Amino acid sequence: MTPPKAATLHDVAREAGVSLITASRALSNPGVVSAKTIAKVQAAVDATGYIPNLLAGGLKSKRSLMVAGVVPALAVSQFLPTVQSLTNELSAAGYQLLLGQTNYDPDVEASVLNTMIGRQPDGIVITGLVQSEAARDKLRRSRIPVVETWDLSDQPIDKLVGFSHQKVGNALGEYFLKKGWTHIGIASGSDHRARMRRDGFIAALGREVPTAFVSPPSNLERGRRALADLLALEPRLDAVCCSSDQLAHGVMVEAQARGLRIPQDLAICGFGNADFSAHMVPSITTVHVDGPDIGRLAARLIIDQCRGAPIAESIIDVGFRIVERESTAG
Amino acid sequence: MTPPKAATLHDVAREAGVSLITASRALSNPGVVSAKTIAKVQAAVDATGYIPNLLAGGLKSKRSLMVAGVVPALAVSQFLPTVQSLTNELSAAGYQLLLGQTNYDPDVEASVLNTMIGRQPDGIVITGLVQSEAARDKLRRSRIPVVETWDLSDQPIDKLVGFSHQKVGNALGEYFLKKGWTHIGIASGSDHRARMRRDGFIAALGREVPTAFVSPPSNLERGRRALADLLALEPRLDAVCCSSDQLAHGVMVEAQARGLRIPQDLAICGFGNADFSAHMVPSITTVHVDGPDIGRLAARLIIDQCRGAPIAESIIDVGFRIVERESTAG
DNA sequence: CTGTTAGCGCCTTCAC
DNA sequence: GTGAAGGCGCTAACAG
Repeated sequence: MTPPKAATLHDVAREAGVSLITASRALSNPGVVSAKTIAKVQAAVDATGYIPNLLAGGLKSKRSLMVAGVVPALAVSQFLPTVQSLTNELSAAGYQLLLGQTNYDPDVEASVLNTMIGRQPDGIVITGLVQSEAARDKLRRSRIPVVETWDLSDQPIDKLVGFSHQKVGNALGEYFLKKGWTHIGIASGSDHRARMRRDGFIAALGREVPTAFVSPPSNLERGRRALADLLALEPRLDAVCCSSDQLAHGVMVEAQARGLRIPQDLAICGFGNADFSAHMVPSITTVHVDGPDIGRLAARLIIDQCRGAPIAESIIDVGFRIVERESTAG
Repeated sequence: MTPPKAATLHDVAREAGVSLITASRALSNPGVVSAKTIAKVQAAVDATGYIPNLLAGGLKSKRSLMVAGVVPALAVSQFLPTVQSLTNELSAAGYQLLLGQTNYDPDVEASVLNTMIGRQPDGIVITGLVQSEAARDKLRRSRIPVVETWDLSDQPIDKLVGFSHQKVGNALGEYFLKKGWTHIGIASGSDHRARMRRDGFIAALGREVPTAFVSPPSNLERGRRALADLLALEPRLDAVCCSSDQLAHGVMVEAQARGLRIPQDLAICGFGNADFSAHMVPSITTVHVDGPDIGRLAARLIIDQCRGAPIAESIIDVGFRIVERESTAG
């Protein structure tokens, strides 16, 4: 009963008694075909179980209806809302997401991007700025719309949706200064963006700060360990700035396990405004960034360009804001 | 300086002074080409910045080197390790992952699968069992290898890597019985798999259990709310079985906020063995499932089939195990 | 509104 | 070991 081969547009056209191109138009450009013909073609599609071969269509039309998305690692929960909204936004416009992971390795990143380009996506969305000059050059020469995200630069490859990690660090540093804590520590991821925030923080404070660096993934366990390390460096520690809410959570658990009161004995601040942070006891002060919006804007930039719509601005700073909660209150 | 058009294999062949097909073979089947020719072609590739068009290759060769992955929602952290290892495993074998989200909607699922089939992936990996019979039929007729995951069935569409949620529920029910708790509650996601676990749990207990259903996403906030609801139903509550560690975390926070001691006043059990669960205070009892392994096995099933390797078994039960920790100890 | 023609860029099949 | 045709399935471009 199952047909030996999948139906092609050719079969549909024959079944409907029209030419190949008419069948094609009935499906992908119904405006220019008579209603009666469309009905015939539609009936033939149902009868044959036809599913269009998007590979072939893409080859000819130069529109693959795919967008490549590249993240360091999917498990970096920070980027998840961005990828999720990116996928949904693309999907609504008929695009599919091709996913790549770099595992924070520049060589892997270059090779992933290379393969991605070969698939002729209609756009490429990258988390962070592409580091290697060779890869940047290849991307530019590919003429594929590129959106770098979650960071800021005056010289993106093409377009950019992000914010300044330096400024986040500055803002946090000033906040910590204002609070008057005297023995501050940092629990920081080892990736480029976390280091940028740390640099900004230190610049605002105007002095070095004891730091526990954490290799990815930043999670609760490593947060606990980071606080242990910081307390070994500085027993009088009274505030910790963490590069993610997951780390902050770990610092909080470790602090409570040691009988420290939060924020009286130890103030804690995170980054990313994870879904749990507002609902912990005590709730966690953090930096809010609109992840879903980054994904949405990146999708729009690409879709608009593909449709020939004018692009208002190609560098979008979505900003950020410090959300003060109980873990640093008072 | 930038070339007006991307280089094609044609350009490479001309540059290298060989025929088109020789250039093609030098790149994709070097075994049958002389070393000298390969070197010439390689030089031409570097000179032109050639990147193979995988769309065109896939059209002719019937191997797109893409695998489709379908999840309910990316933010369901349960599946993340699976998707991450799936992506890495595929990537190592030269495959790319095409991502789709169903948002737990059967209609969206059907339409996403349809589009996926149209892209001619070499395999499709789906989280959960495909519900709609129409979609199952289309998948079968597409002749694309399909792997359903994170569930069990004797009649998968094609292949399957998962475990029995019914049995997880049974095992948890028996564990709760053995512990002798008398006023048990359930905080459960509303999705199909969470309901299956709940059914198994109730079957093992042999009586109905007060339940707070939680619509997706299951997170800390909804866990807190779930405990509040359960306590309203049953003030003498002494144990809660949760359908995820995120919910369990929320139940724990809410319990502690109400001055309940864990596990003395309230025992808590989760599901999924999230990365934080082992390191909380108290640590959270949970059910461990090897998510990365599911992704790895699914990738292997597809890659092996594509390479014509014999498939040992097409239904793999990866099992599970209850991990007892402090939140139910004593 | 519909049809004919000519490829998209590459790989399979066959020859040499 | 290398090369010359032909076509994968579809859609732009131009006719009618």
